Formats: sequence, C-alpha cells, structure tokens
Amino acid sequence: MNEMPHHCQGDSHHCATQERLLDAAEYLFATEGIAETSLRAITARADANIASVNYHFGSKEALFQAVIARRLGPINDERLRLLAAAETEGEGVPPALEAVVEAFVRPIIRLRHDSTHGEHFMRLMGRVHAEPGEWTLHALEEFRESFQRFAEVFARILPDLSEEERLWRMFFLIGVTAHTAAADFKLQHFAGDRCPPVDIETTSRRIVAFAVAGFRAPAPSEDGENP
Amino acid sequence: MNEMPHHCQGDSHHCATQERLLDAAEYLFATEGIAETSLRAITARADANIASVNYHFGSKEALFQAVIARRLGPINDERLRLLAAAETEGEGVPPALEAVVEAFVRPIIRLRHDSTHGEHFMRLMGRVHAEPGEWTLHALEEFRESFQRFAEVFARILPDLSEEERLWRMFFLIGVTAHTAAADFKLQHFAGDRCPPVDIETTSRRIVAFAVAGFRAPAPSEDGENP
DNA sequence: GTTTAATTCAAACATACGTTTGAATCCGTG
DNA sequence: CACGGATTCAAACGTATGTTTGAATTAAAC
Repeated sequence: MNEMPHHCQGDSHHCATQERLLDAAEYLFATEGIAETSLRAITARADANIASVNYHFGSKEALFQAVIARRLGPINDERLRLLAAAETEGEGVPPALEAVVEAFVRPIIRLRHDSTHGEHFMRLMGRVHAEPGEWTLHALEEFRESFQRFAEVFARILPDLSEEERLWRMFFLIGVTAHTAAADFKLQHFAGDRCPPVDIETTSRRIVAFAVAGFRAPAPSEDGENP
Repeated sequence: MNEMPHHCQGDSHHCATQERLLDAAEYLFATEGIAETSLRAITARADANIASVNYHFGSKEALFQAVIARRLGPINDERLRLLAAAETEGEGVPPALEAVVEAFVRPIIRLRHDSTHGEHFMRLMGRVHAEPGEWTLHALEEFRESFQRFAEVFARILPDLSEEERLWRMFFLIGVTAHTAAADFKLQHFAGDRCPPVDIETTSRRIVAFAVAGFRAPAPSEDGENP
C-alpha cells in the first residue's frame, strides 16, 4: 500500500534515532503488548518526534518487523551454528539429543547476557509465538527454515518416533521455551516466595533437561482409556 | 472508579443478550486478540447495541473478566476433582504421575468436545498465560489456588526433586499446555503438510507423555559446561 | 389498563490512535 | 558562504476507540 519512505530502507545504516526507536519499541512491545503500545509512547521513550517512526520505517507494522528482524536473524544463525557444531562432534554418529536441544534453546535464552535489551526481546519473542495475527506470522517466517533444519536432525536422532510425533514434540519444545521467555515472571506470581529468581544458565539447563526427557518419552498409545 | 451498572452484577442470571455478548467476546478475543477487539466488533457479532456491554457488564475489562470467569471456574473444579480421584485411587500410596498430569491437562483440552465455544476459550486461555498486563494477571487469580493444590501433590510424588525444580517443571507443563492451546495452528504452518490435524484426545495424550517424562528427568547439574 | 422497572437504541461524548504535511533545522559538500 | 539532501519538528488530519446519555421500547406487576 505504502511507497517506500523518503530514504533508503532495508539497509543496515543505523542512524542513532533509528536504533533508539528500535530499542524503545522492543521494550514497550515486550512489556506492554504490541497493540497496547502507541507510537507516541515509543517516540516519547526514544526522545524522538512522533513522525520519526513513519519517516524511518514507514509504518508501525514495519517498525515491529524491524524490531524482530534485528535479532531473530542472528539468533537463528547461532542456532544453526551450534547445531552444525553438534553434528560434527562425533564423526558419522548422530549428535547427542542434549546438544541439539541446547542448540535450540540457548541462543534465545542467552540474549539476556549479551545485550542490554536482549531480555526485552526475549519476552517479545515469547509473545509473538503465542499471538495470532498476520504480523506475528510474518515475523516468524525466518524462523521456518531453522525449524526445518532442526526437524531433519531430530529425525536422525529419534528414528523410532513417527514424524508426526516428532513434530509435535518440537512444538512442545517451542512452547516451553516461548512460555518461559514470555512469562517466567508469572511463576513468581504463582509460586510466591518459594521460587527465587535464577540466572539464565540455570533456566536454560532446566528447559533442556525437561525437553530432552520429553523427546525420549515412549510414544503414547493410540487407544483411549476412558471407561 | 465506576459505580455498579444500573442492574445487578455478579449474579448468574443470564439474559440472552449477556450470553451472546460473552460468546462473541470469547470468540473475538481468542481469534483477533484482546486489545485488537473493539466493543463495536463484539456487539455487532452478538447482534446487540454498542451500549449493551457497558450496560450489562460495566466496562470492556469487566466483560473480559466475565468471559474468563465463566469457564475457568468449572475447569479448575474439574481439575481438582480429577486430582482428588487420582489421589484416592490407591489407598495411602501417592497417585501416579500420569494421572496427576492428565488431571491438569485434560479439562482445558477437553473443552473442545463439550462446548461449541470451548475451542475459542482454549485459545484465549493460552493467550492469557502468555500476555503481561494487569487484566490477565487478575484473570488468573482463581488459577492460583489450584496451582497450589497441584504443587502439594507433585511434592509427594517427586520428593527427590528440589521444590524449586518442581515448581519450574510445573511451569513448563503450563507452558506446553498453554502454547498448544493458543497456537497449535502454527505447527501446521511450520511443519507444512507433514502434520495432519488431530483430535483432542491424541493431543492430550501427547502432552501428557511429553510432560510426564519431563517431570521424571534427572535434575540438571549445577555446574556450567562452557570452556 | 396503567404503572413501573428493565432493557434496547441511535446519537453523541471526549479521547487516543496511526499517519501526513509543510516548514524549520541540521550537516556534509562544492 | 551557499547550496541541497537528510532529518526533525509542531500541528493537524481522518478515523476509531471506550463510554455516556436520554429517549424509545419492551416486559412484567399491580
């Protein structure tokens, strides 16, 4: 619908303003919600003019896609890098399930360490996975190819599982990861003071342990059990 | 801020209009999003006047809370009923882990069978778990007590796990369930045609198998492994 | 049949939204 | 310094939102 904004788009030039807008949007989208966040709140937080979003990105949706694309690309790259590393570990033999699951989980969980704003993006990604709507589906397009790659490797590691079962368990892994990324603060809320805050390394290991065991579970029987 | 609407609230009288509003809101909140759904869209779908929401419920938030409360109560009741049944199965001995996990998963998954609109509520609940904001936190308040009950039972079944680890794995179970409820259509999107649609019984059994194995996983070690 | 309360309705309320505009300002280049 | 493109800015645009109002309509009680 919209022609390109007045200047180039899709490049990697980062005006300071563009990056401040991305950071502010990332934070607000994650903590307040996507639809709940107004361009005025974003530009106020970024110390920018209300018109700057449409000037630099073209629209609110384009800004949202830029927020996702800025970090999802590197995350998928590192996922595939860790996956390749796990595959070449033992020559010929399939990689360890633990290593593959960890290759999937660690890059997004690790964000909290590397970047000041990584924590916010993590929560945003969890939200994107749980929301419907064309925005979020389009934002996850890049994630599809890495999903395919992981699916191939899981197929080699777990050949006894039906393909359907394997895909569902990958979906469950995504669910655990996304839910943890998006809503781990709610565990505090439910558990009260019995669950102290923990670092990311511990959380990552917990997810991996849980999911690896889930992958190794015997396939559920096909027959019902109700009386 | 607001005084009560002109007539009683909190009662269980169901004018036909009230129920049509709840159904329409449930469907639209689930499929379009909560903030994304306008009162005009709701009232249009319910063949009601735009003012009817504020007349019958007082505000959009009150309508949202009513949508949740209408089904979350019965769901939690059935969860606790199934949990009690699993506990009294064997006299004295702790109940089977499978039965407890199933007591948690089945009531919400089963909604698709019982009610015409259950499927929409299921997706809405998945969303509620993943979103921040005071609306959703308040909506899950009733869920807290059943969480506590389940936590006690899990503590008896899995005494070797630290309490922290147990709570995290309960959180992972919630994550798998909520993510499946909210976004199982995305599996189709990622997996393409390789993952045909399945019935709820099968999905429920898959979640239980995955999560039960996750609960039984050995606790992850405390030391890091990076070079 | 009249009276009274409950409900519906069209219309307007004030506010907030994403977007656009056109002039002002910045800033590197000739 | 002067030029020109890039960027910022205050202001307004049109539309959509949640909510309120007061009259019209329905339904029940006397």
